[in-house]
Amino acid sequence: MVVTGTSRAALAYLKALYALEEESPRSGARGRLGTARRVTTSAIAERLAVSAPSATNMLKRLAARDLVSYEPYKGASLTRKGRAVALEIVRHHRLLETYLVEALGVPWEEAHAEAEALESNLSESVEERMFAALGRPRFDPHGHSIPTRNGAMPKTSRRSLWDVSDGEAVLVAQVPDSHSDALRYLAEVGVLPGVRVTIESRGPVGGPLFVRVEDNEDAPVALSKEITEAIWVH
Amino acid sequence: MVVTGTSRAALAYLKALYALEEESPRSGARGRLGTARRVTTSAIAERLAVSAPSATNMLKRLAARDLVSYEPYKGASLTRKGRAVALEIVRHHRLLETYLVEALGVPWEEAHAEAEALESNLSESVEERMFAALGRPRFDPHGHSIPTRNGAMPKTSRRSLWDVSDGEAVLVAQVPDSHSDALRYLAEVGVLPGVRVTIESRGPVGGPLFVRVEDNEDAPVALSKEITEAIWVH
DNA sequence: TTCTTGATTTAGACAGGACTAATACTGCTC
DNA sequence: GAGCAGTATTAGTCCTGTCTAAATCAAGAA
Repeated sequence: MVVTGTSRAALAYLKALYALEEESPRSGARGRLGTARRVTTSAIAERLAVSAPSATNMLKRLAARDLVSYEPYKGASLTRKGRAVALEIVRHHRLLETYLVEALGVPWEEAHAEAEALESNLSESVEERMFAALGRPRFDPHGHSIPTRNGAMPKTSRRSLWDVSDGEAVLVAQVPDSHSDALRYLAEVGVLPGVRVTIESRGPVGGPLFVRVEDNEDAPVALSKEITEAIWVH
Repeated sequence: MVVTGTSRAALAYLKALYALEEESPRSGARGRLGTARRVTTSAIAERLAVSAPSATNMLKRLAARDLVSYEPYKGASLTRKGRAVALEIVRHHRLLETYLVEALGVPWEEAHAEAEALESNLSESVEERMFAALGRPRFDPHGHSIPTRNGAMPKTSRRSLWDVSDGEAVLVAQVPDSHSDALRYLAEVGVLPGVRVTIESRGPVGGPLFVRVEDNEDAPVALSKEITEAIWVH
């Protein structure tokens, strides 16, 4: 496995970097066409709940190992090698989440934290067995796609629920995996991957979205801007 | 969980200490009746493949946290608190081994290493789910008993196969969990927990034991002194 | 009782990671 | 182009854990 010899802490940085690169096109306009999007030191520090100097320090070390490309004051991005490692651990994480939920009945909203604890010590061999036991799943319980073992990451929709217009019906593709409170709520009101929802109306600027869930005759559910921005649909 | 706040490395020391205390009555004659058996620094160092100074260093720190009682030049032993932590991680380990073998089909001889990688990050909640999924097992695949969640460790037979006299038939209680080569061999010849075996004869002093396995018409299998000392029977 | 030897411990370093305080850079504003 | 605000980096510490080399202890041999 590519991951061997990389510490838990280093893996956390690579994973955070991967996630932030994935998210970045949402805020910055450009950054497509293969241009590696640079992630700022502070974004990483914040994501990992670590001080900025700690992040600088680790980025330099990861750069020395050719896992990230880092230029002082200009942020960092994953190298090809770093991306491979990150994808391996993302695969571990999502497969574990799926396994925990499907095979062991761990609640949806706890799966992320449990998987995070175990992911860095999962061997390829056990991973492969879980993968097989689950029937070679392509998505985790939150609808995120699971990278293949050779590091290919299926493309997914990037349209957020927030951007859907009133009256339009869409299919929920994925919801965030952390934020257990939000997840608990989503599970309660039935906003899950694969479910069809319709935007009923929206509150004043930045206000909540009122969403009708298919097969549910109750009143539409109110979802905040934050959460709907993190829900992707198609 | 008791374990929280204890690093992976520290847990390894506690586990090793626990194992060595369990083994010690075999070589030293006394040490029963609640007398805490002291384990030497070098025994721990050797077990963990670490230098003696490293062991001294860690023992002192564990002593400062009241997990072991340590007296310079006199060795160390687990305190009540340290034993509780050790038992928790032994439970994690054995439950994981069982789960990996039973639920995921991991080969017998690989289970130990895989479980070791995962044990220190297993939450109580996931552990409990595995325990339930397995039907609340009392023994791991190598026949070691699994401590209860509140830290009770069922007593087991301590008679080794090496000490059985010629012609006597005994039931294999447990085999070692590491040493994958030996385990592979034992699985091959059918010397597994729960199997009845008979000592057929033994080689010259310290030589191999020839053992007949029940329901097996083949020639008796030869087992070295080392391995038969580590197999417990009743 | 003294000596020798082998096990232990002390001393001193080092690598990984993280923190705070102080300094330097970047980019935007005027 | 100069000044400023905010972001990043350097400096200097600390804590874990590990190592090697050097000093020390404990116990059996003489």
